[in-house]
Amino acid sequence: MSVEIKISLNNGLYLKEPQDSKLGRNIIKYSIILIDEFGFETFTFKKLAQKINSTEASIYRYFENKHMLLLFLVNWYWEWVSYLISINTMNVSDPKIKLKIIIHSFVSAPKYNPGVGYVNESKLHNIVISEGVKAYHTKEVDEENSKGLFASYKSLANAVSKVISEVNPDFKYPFALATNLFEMSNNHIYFAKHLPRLTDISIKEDNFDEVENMLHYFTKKLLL
Amino acid sequence: MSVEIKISLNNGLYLKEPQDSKLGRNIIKYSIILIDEFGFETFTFKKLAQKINSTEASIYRYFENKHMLLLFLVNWYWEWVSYLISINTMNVSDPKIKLKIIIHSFVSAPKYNPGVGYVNESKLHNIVISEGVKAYHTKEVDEENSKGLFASYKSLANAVSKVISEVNPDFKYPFALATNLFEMSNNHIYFAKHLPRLTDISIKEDNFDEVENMLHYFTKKLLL
DNA sequence: TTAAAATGATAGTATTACTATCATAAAATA
DNA sequence: TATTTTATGATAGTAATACTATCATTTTAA
Repeated sequence: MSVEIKISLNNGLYLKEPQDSKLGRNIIKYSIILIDEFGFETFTFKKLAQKINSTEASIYRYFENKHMLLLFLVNWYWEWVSYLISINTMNVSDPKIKLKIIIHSFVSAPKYNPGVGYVNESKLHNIVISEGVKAYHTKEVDEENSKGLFASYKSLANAVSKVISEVNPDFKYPFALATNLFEMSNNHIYFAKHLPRLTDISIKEDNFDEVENMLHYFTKKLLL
Repeated sequence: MSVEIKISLNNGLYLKEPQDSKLGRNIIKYSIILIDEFGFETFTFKKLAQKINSTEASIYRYFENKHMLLLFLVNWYWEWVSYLISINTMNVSDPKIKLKIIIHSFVSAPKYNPGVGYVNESKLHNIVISEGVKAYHTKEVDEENSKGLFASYKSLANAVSKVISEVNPDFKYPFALATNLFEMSNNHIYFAKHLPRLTDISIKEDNFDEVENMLHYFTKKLLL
């Protein structure tokens, strides 16, 4: 018996809930695989349709366009990290340990597979690292924001900021630090892989320990 | 008598140096205006050609595609910030003051117009904030990096990291902090404008003082 | 003054990002 | 089980995008 986790997301992200049908789950599964392999720019609904033996028209019944699909995937990731944090900090009272768990979740979320068969968490993590920022760097950001399409990121930032304030109630920028920890963990994994002169850390064989250590070092200095 | 500054960039960024001809400078000038106004995704060479009474074909003689044009603009910005930092820290010996000047340059670079008529620095700053990350989040990043197309960012990061190490030689991540200060200043201006729940600061009438104060607060805690 | 280089004008192609319509298959319900 | 609703597939079509090619004209340099 397996417990199926279904992450529920703002319904403005899709036209039809993709997690409720085989085709929808295939769209999620293979879009992750294709975007990870070829990048978001060269990814098209036509290629995805071919991959899953469906048609463009069918995919358009689920997502308005590929940007919305990316936003869906990124939101899924944000929700999933939030979920991991909440279950892993549930019985922890020391906020410093909570923050350690949070940082570990930012960096190593893909290791904890919640058993959602149609999501390859490791590839999704790669997408968030490589393409994630494109989800909110658009001219439609204000309109989409007003529809709640970034609620998952905000609620994640909010949860983390609370822990930061628990560690040090006098720290003046808990939200900024929360988002910065998330962005830094993604950015510096990317830099280490592609633009190593922009960072101090290195990554060998998908071992992200150095990123984690760096974030601990930063938070310790900032919050003590 | 005006001193014309020409910022020289890696020649892999363009097919023909745009700063050396009227048409080239028009391409730079009006691409900045159009990308700022409509965003990078909806920006096309056709629209730009119409705007400057030229043709798509002519623009393609200068830039391989719109991605290269964006990369050119972002490199121009990186070089310009480096230039501002170098002249403004020239006679400063205290590294702490140097770092203050650096942070001020990251946040308020558009205020110091070096007199390049075809570049609206304020709009270019907006582009770097809103679209800049797209310049290096592509599948071609490794290939482009090997051609030196990110050299300006690396050299900026390198210069800043040196000052960081001067302030505190024991700080373990000078490069990461250097890039993070730059990314944070752009990110949090963007957040304050579009996703305010992701940050603590606010911006009224293009006054970026709060961003600057935040970065000072962070660096002080990190480097003391 | 002539040759070379830059730009303009025009046309054309493959791909992208959709939308529309109708047929068929699968699922829900009576 | 029959029927009706819903989901998907098949196909076609359109406007825009991202180019490339060719030739004419203008501008600049030798």
